[in-house]
Amino acid sequence: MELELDERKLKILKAIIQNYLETGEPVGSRTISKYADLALSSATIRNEMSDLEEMGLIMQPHTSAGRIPTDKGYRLYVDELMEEKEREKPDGNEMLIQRVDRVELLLKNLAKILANNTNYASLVTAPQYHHNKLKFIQLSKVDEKKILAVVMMEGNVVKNTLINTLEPVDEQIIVKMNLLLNSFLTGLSVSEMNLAVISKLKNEAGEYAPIIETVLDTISSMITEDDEEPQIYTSGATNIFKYPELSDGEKASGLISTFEEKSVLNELVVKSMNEPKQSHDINIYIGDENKNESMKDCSVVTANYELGDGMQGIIGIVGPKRMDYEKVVGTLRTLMAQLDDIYNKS
Amino acid sequence: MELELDERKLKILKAIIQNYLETGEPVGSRTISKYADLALSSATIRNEMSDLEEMGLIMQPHTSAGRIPTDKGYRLYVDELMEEKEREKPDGNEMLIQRVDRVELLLKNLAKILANNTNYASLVTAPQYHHNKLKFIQLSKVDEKKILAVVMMEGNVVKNTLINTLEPVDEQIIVKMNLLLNSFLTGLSVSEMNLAVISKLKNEAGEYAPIIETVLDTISSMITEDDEEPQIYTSGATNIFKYPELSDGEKASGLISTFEEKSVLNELVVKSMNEPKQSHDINIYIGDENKNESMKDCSVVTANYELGDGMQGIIGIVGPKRMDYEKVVGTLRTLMAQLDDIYNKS
DNA sequence: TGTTAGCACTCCACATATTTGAGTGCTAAC
DNA sequence: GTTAGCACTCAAATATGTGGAGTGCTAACA
Repeated sequence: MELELDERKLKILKAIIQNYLETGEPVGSRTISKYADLALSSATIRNEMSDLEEMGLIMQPHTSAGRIPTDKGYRLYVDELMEEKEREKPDGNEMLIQRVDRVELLLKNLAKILANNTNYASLVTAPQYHHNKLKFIQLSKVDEKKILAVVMMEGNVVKNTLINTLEPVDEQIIVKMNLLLNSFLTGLSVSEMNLAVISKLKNEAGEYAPIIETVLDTISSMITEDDEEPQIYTSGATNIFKYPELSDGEKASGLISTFEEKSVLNELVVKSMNEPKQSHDINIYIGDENKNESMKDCSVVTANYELGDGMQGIIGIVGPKRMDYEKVVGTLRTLMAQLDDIYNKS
Repeated sequence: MELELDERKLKILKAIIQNYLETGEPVGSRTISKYADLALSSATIRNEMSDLEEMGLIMQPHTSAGRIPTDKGYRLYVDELMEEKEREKPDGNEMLIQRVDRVELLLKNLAKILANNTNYASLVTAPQYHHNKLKFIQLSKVDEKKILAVVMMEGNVVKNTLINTLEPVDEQIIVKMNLLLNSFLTGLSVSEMNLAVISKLKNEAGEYAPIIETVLDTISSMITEDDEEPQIYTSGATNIFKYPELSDGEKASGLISTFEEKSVLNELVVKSMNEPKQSHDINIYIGDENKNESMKDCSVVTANYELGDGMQGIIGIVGPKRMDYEKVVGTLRTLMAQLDDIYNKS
């Protein structure tokens, strides 16, 4: 026998899920039968529920309890049933975020706003610089064998590293190298700094080529892999304590640890970067769809942000599966739109 | 009637506390009576315990339970009773830490080591720079009205800020300012950059004085108040879940929040800076002695570290009151000694 | 006078009934 | 196809009972 997902079943499923999102309690047939727009007795609802359960969309925590959505049920809901709350477009001083000179501050702020608005945990990855252009390099002599390299990228992201040279380097040479490096590399993205450019640069450098080499090595590693650990800004990790299904010992500990360990967080989120972008660049991962063990009871919602000049990264929130998806997606959309307004239109 | 703390009472108190530190269970009179070096019956111990309770050093969670130490009892213990485990002096490759060029990395690492070694949560404040000397300043032109200021202090701490100028600034002027700033300020500590120096500097600057002023303002605020939030490195916050008395919902949430909010942490720890230094610079705060609400059930142990050139800060651990004080103090001492070896002797 | 054995008492922790109520599945009637 | 009705299930809440660890007190002892 073939079970069909007719209109009525969908309506019932939606009602069950929405009710469960609100209350967090298993939903019984009587509750749904009171729903206005489908005037059915609880007995009928029970029959339908039984079907929905057989289809794997809902389940009972135990016999004689109401139903709660399964991961599959949630998936159907976010893909088909949920209606995004129409959001008023950003309007003058209603803007939540404002442009600041330093991108890091903006992103930190973004994480905080998101956590406060949603009451879930939020994370924002620092932008990937690969397509991003170099604004300038500045080498300065620290002492005999130490050079400080300061690199500024588009978006005013500043990074710096100490370079230890094998031989003492003269002040003069540093000035020359500064000129050289800047004239060759400024305006290039990291991927554009290929062998051709580099060998030309070395040629030009003449006897200082070895030093240039060291400098280039350092700079490239400085730009590509983010020195020690990936830069991720998080906020509101403790919000998870607001949801009983996540806040008991074991789980909470694992989740908070994950948030402490930026490298793990990074893995979690990087995959979303490579995935085909669906539904306006917002991705939702429900329960077991998350690779990370500590997230199996969570849902993760991510969005790709873009700051212009190829600077892009991921912003996301982590919360219980029983999450207000509509609100979260809405909030993310709003923030993305505002970022767009600030960085790409003006 | 006057209760005297005689030798025997002290011995019993010490036995109770040490037992409680190990087991985490209230300690009964029979347990102590089995203690080898004071051969007494449980009845006698009970009498003594009754006295110790009256003195406010121990208490019962409920009638007919064993005794646990009060804050006052812990205080007496750490002040008088506890014996620090003698530690082997750092010896070649037993060193836990090694010198690195960037102080930040060292401190981050320090926090991690401390958390892993003790199984408590650790925190390390970035050094206060007030007595620290400027190594050099480097201004670079970013675009018409933006200057990037990079400042390096002794210890190779690098900070940078964007300065927005009112008027476009010529490349020439920046070069001049660089020379000027460095010749006047290099080698000075922030406190030495007083009005005399500054007005002399402005004089010399002539028509560029307004720009210099902006630059100086920015630099001083960059050095003194640590831009956005105080720099504090934390590690192992999730260790608190290992201690049942801290890991239940309410408390754990509060503690983790405190660790997320660096500014609160800072307050907690700053007071230890100003306090008279007792017992080789290690301070212990037990339970209610902590000002911060979320720490009332914790003990905090802090030490002042010093990296030479007046760079100093605080390193500390946070754990349950039932903490292995001897080990913690020992570990801190060892680390301090190693830091000393690295930074102050060589 | 300090120490100890002995005993009654307290109270938590744990286990075991008992009750309650929300919710189900099934059947029979409409 | 829908619904009322009923027996059934099971978690959660509420009593009830028991065991044991630990105490305080008293009276005897060195």
